[in-house]
Amino acid sequence: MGSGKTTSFHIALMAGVSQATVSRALRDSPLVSEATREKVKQIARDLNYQVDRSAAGLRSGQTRTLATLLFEDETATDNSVNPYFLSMLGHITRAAARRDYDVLVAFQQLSENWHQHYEISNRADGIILLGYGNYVSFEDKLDRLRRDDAHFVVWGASGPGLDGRTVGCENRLGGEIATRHLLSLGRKRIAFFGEKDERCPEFRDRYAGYEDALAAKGIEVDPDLQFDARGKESLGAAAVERLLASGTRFDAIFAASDLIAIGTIAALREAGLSVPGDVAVVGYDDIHAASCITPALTTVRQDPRAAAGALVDLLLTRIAGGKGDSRQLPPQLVVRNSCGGVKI
Amino acid sequence: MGSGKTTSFHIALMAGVSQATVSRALRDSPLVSEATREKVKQIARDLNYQVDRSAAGLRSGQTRTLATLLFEDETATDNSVNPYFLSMLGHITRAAARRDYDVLVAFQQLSENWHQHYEISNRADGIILLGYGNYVSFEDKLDRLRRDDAHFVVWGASGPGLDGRTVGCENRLGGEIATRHLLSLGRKRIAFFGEKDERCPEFRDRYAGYEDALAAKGIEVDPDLQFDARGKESLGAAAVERLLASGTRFDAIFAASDLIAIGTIAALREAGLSVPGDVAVVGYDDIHAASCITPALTTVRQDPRAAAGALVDLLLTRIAGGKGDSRQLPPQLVVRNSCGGVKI
DNA sequence: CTGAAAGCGCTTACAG
DNA sequence: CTGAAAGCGCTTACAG
Repeated sequence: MGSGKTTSFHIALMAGVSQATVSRALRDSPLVSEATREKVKQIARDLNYQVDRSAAGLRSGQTRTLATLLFEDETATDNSVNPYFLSMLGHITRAAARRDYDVLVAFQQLSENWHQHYEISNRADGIILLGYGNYVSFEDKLDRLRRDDAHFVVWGASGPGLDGRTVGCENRLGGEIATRHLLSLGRKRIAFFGEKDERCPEFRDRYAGYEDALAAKGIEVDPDLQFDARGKESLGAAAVERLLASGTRFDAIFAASDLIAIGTIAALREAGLSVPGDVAVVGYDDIHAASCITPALTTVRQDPRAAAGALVDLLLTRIAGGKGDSRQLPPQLVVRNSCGGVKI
Repeated sequence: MGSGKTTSFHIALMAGVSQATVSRALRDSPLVSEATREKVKQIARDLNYQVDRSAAGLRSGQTRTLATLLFEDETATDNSVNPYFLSMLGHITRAAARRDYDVLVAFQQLSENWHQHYEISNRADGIILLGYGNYVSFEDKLDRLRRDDAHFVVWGASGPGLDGRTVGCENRLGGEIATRHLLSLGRKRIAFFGEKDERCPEFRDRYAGYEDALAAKGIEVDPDLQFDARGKESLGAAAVERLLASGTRFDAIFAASDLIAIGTIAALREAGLSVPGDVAVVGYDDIHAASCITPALTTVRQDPRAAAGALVDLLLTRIAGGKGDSRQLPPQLVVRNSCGGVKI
């Protein structure tokens, strides 16, 4: 093109039409005749032309970009993000790409001022929040996003003020399924590793499902069998130590996440206990590592592909001005070797 | 602001300066007096103003965005990406954020036409390629990027036409370190799991290091001990089967990646062999799962934080018009339990 | 150090 | 179905 980059004006000149028609043809506007459209597109291809997104974004006010924010615990020394969210990120980019959206990604800490970084600056049309399950800590930020009329959706339990903004798993049902599985294998003294208060609504719901399953069997819930743990291996291991030190009898552990379960199994074996011989362990999420460890982890799967698709769809609905409905995806038990009693 | 969004004109009006001065002040131009700058910034803060990136991008031709492309094997049924790249992605976003760049991410398949998607369309100022180690397959695409004068850098071994574009690990040294470790523990019949041809330059270099270490001990390389495997667990397991079926004697395995090593260990145990008792196993990468499995995997660490920082720096150098130098980061042996002979 | 003006490359009323 | 014109909100010569 001699000087400078190829623009829609160059295409227009070559096609013998106006620049506006080029713009319309390239976007498949029904206002353009089939013949014109084809001619324009062919020339664009030949010239290796691509619409300038900055220009299009400025004029239209749309970026066709979604921002995905992954929460990162600032206390974590190793900058580790739950692998489940990482895999979801992959599915989000694919779901977005199918709808012709790009994905901007950032790992954010609680202290940072992300709440206005994206939409106000016209970097993205909407935001997906991953790992922001603890609504109590994020209340201010979420409030701010709402006041700024930002388009955003959240992965996690539904919560106050989040109607039509959440996609999650039926955590209570998931907790019940996991516990029922352990009970069906004859385990009676099932410990729960995970916090169960408002700060972790997903864990709280899984605990409620745990209670449901026990109640259905007429087994009383023993509060001494619940041990706090957040989503890290080391905290699963720490919970094992506390459980062992407490002297409480147990023959199974329901870990509220796979990461906790993995740390739990390692600590149990370190303590000379066999899994599943002495203790059966079930996790939650079905991260990749779950199938790699020995014994392979029986867990409750939250399909990340479906989750990502639902999040993207819900966000696009909101961007389009719709209301959208929150969704709870069905959990699914994946039976492997960590609970015993099963031939594969 | 009554109608519409807040723009630099609103700020200018309130500050009693021209819009151009607002633009300069917000970008910390030295052309603006300290006093004016502070006044403008304060008003911008009060009004919750953010520069419109589309407008800035259109005028300046810079997006201050980097695209990270992760290669995804289309033969993979589970859309899985090597966790090592995922963790690197996190570090890339952090390194970019520190330099005030956003990161666009996409999981791309070989067949897709990504080579012109990003820069020509003004979506990003440069591209980071992750998982494109097999330069043979990507030659055409890389050629195309070069012809389009795209700014891009690659994680992997240096290769023809990639001077000043690669950041990688000293793979040969890493292979030597891993092998030397096994030798120092008395292992003599060390199998290598990984392809060793041009198509996998990183694995090839690790194999060369393996040969170096054996040669230094005066041990002849036995070609019967090399088994092809790509970066997936199942292929590590498949290599174990072939090794066992071959009847070749062995007491250790150097797996060219952690994923291969994890599949290898699982298959060995399935076959009734103990790790490290019967067979010592060493991996490569130090992914998160390496420390979670039993026995914990001894491996060669490639620091993802350093790698990400080097990739971003190199890319920004190129974007700024500089040449930049390719870099090889030092590998580091991480000793855990999968090779035995070590008290921790 | 500051301002008036041009212009980046599109999309979108508006008119036909 | 098509075109001429306006304008999105900035950054950047240019002039002072």
